Amino acid sequence: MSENTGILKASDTKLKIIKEASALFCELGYKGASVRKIASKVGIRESALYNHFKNKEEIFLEVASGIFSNPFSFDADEIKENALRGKPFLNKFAMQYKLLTFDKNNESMFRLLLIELLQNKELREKFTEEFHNKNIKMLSEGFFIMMQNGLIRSADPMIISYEFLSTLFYIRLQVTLMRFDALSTNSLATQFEKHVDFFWDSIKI
Amino acid sequence: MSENTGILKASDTKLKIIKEASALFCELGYKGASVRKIASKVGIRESALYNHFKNKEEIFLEVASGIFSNPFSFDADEIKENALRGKPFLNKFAMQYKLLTFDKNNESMFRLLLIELLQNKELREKFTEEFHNKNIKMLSEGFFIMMQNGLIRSADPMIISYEFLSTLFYIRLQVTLMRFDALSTNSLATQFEKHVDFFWDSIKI
DNA sequence: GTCTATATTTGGATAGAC
DNA sequence: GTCTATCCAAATATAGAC
Repeated sequence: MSENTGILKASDTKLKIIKEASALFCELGYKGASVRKIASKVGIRESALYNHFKNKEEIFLEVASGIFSNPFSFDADEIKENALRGKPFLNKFAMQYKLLTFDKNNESMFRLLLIELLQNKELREKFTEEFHNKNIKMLSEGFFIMMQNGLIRSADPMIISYEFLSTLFYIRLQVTLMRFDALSTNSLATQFEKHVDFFWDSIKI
Repeated sequence: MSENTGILKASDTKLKIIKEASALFCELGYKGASVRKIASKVGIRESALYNHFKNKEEIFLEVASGIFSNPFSFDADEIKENALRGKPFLNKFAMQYKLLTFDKNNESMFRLLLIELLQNKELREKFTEEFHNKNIKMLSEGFFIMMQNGLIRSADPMIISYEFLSTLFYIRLQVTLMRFDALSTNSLATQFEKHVDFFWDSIKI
């Protein structure tokens, strides 16, 4: 019992470090979030941090690993099922994207991604894989099925996916920037829906 | 004559500072580009920098002011003329966008923009104005004219513009990231053209 | 206008007591 | 596992000689 208490406390502190470090990295970037500031927010000394992490870089990597956690949760069957219905496929995808955009946790991670994208090669690679390739693949399967079933006009499914995804990303970027400055996102609130409407009209037969 | 020489030399050094600082800021970000590194690249001591700039921030602001210099150069007549022809309007806009994307100087500035976007409010505001609002306005006028002339289907010109612009931005982002890692952009080389083709098929009547 | 020298601050990291 | 104390490096900036 006394052993467990000790272990639990250690884990608690580590979690708190991750949490506070994450907030500081998101706000100030890697360089801006000093070890001192992190320790201070956690409520311990710098030296105590090094009982949980080898160095600053290790803290960052642990925080950064959260950026790409669970983006979407379509499975193959779900894709096929929705794709056969046409527009609902687009709607479901866009609405999940919208949910992520406005989700507090995902928003923080997206900020961190933007801040460190050009400073961290691993982040860029993961970005390409998780934010682009994975989504393009998923969408392409859907559009391919729609095409097969005569729901949409003929075109390269990869191109259609690219066009559909790029606008979603752009909306997300705009929303993130506006929310960063505490600006109202009213004007963008329905942009996801408008995108789906416009896009469906662009490809439907 | 001796006076002019002195003044010219001063100006030369200042220009060189801007140039080297720009390269370093683009590569390392604001915090990463230390005054030491800048001075070293210029070939002078840190202290000498302060004869040309009050402080580091002032150097950065001068560099950052170059980010938004001369993006596009459509005038109202040119817009109208091209819009009346339909697709060439899209092509011209996209090709100018592509040119900027691959232009070495503009590329550096775009990197700097990405690196500092979330660290600098002024940059965000300028970004919204110069990269978004200005382009949306320009495009909207074109699409409005096309709609009036029965060249494209009926829709909100702002929405059409948003859809068209967002993909261009996304391509630019991808290209910039790949070139940053010295990856081949072959797979993206024709993406601008493909975008125009797909988009025109999406709106033409 | 540039240099040497230096002040001052901040940041990352370690040693050793408790 | 946390603390105090301390080290060392790097960064911004200034003073004063040339």
